[in-house]
Amino acid sequence: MMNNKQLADTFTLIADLCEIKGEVIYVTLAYRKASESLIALGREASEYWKEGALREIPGVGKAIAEKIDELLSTGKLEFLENLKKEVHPDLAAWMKVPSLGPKKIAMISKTLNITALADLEAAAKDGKLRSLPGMGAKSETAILEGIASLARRSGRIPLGHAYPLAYEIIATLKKVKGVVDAQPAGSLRRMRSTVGDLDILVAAKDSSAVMDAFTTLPRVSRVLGKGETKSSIEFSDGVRAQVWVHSPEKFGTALQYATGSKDHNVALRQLALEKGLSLSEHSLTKINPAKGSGQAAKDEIFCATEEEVYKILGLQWVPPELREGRDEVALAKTNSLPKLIEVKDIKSDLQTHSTFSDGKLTMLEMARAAAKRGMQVIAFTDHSVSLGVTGGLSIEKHKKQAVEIKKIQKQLGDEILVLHASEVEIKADGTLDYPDEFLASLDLVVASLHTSLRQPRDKVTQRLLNAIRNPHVDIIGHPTGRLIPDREGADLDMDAILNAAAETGVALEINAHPSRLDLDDMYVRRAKELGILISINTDSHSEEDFDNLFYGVAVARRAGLTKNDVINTWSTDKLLKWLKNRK
DNA sequence: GCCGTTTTCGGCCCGACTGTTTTCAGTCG
Repeated sequence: MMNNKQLADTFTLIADLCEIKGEVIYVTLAYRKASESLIALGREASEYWKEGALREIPGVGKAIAEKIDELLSTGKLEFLENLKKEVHPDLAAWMKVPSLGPKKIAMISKTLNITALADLEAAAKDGKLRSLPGMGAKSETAILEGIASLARRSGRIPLGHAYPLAYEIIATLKKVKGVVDAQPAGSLRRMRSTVGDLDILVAAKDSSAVMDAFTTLPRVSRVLGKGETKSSIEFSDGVRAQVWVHSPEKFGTALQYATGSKDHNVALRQLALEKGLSLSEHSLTKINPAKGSGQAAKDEIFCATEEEVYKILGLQWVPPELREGRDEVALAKTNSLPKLIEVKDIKSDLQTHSTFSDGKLTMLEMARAAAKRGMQVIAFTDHSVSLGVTGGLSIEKHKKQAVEIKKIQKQLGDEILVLHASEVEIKADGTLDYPDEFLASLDLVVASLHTSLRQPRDKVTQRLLNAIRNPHVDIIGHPTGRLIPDREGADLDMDAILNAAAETGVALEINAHPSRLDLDDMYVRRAKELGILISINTDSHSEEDFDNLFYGVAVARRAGLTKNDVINTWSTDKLLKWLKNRK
């Protein structure tokens, strides 16, 4: 049975081949849209399929629904097999080469009669491309460099890498004379867990000094483009960044535009058109000016802030994390956007590690670090016995930990409340690492998967279901076990997981570590619909790790969560009462 | 190929930058 990723990859392939074939562009766009939609779906398409509801998926109409049906029923698609006879499927790989698009690919492949990427590289090296129509020596070099950069770049950049780097660049640009403001934009500002490149927007009257500073940043290996309003660079590690410079009075429309997403911007433009306005990164322009005035007076409205842009369109300002073109524009119209959770709402950290297992600091040091950051409760969830590499705790060692907690609680007084907890391993056979009687004695139990993540779907799902249904388990830690960017999560039946969590009242974690950010926001969104409680924890192993909290909060915000949806915002009394009632 | 409180047909964002050209096509976001 194909999963959403496999279906999405199939439609991306169709889109690439269609585009190279020269199909009407909107056909291509429709396949891409369907592919993106499948990736962002909080449920498996196969569940929709079983319900006969495929067309409820955004961007899936009659034709694509039939193709999904064929793929899920037979694992094959005749349409695609026929398409591959017209356009060689190897050409799809060429689409990933920067500077190469469908037109040039079709022309080069046809003229030289080659389809393998290696043959393209060889042709470029032999100087066979420069004489082709519309091509020159520079295009040939660009293709060679593009192929080389493909090897360097391994896909999207983790937010945990992109975010600090972007703010480093912003700090440099803010020092340039004449710069009024500099802000992140794009998927970085929307806080997606991975970003394609770094987008930065600068407000300044004159752009040349900014562009000079930007293209000469440390570790820049190539300048991909340098213009008056836009420049882009590639760093030596393959990460790309681009900067736009707009004058301060246009900063609002420019930041709105550069933040996206594409779908959100399309919705905004459509709304603008309904109001007789054309929205661009420069301004809101009145179209169809009053008849009778003789000449078409061009009325331009400039917005220095984003708030003005949304206000003119009759909308609430939409927090960037919600700008994915889902329901946010409709909600903003009626002033009913959720009041999103903020970092300052978080009062407890319910997954942390100390020197009792693999943490770097003692419990006392960790508790003080958490208290310093405004936490009122910290739970020590040191690893359980079977996770040997982390120094997982035997029950004997837990007894020592309990004594130690009593001792440090006296030292800490009411600075912070320390809970004796465990991150208990969900073992490969689906049992938990400690007997129920022991789990019952702990203040809080987080159950997590760390091993045998590649088991077949049924098996790994069943393991998680066992943990969810164990009455002593309070929170499921990093539910899918994914690691960004290296490891996909376990192949879980998320519908079954979410339904079981809704039934039993167990909380699901958003692990705030930027290499996890697990659950992903699309599942968190679905969890909220089902009334499932969420717990945002840092999984700290050191003092700096506590500062990752905002990444986890960002995931919650992207899912539209308010503080009421997250147990870490609760008062200590409420949290303790909830834990007690779960026993 | 999708989609619809102005539509079941006729739209679908559009501007910046580059390279190869002498006014524009292709790529990108």
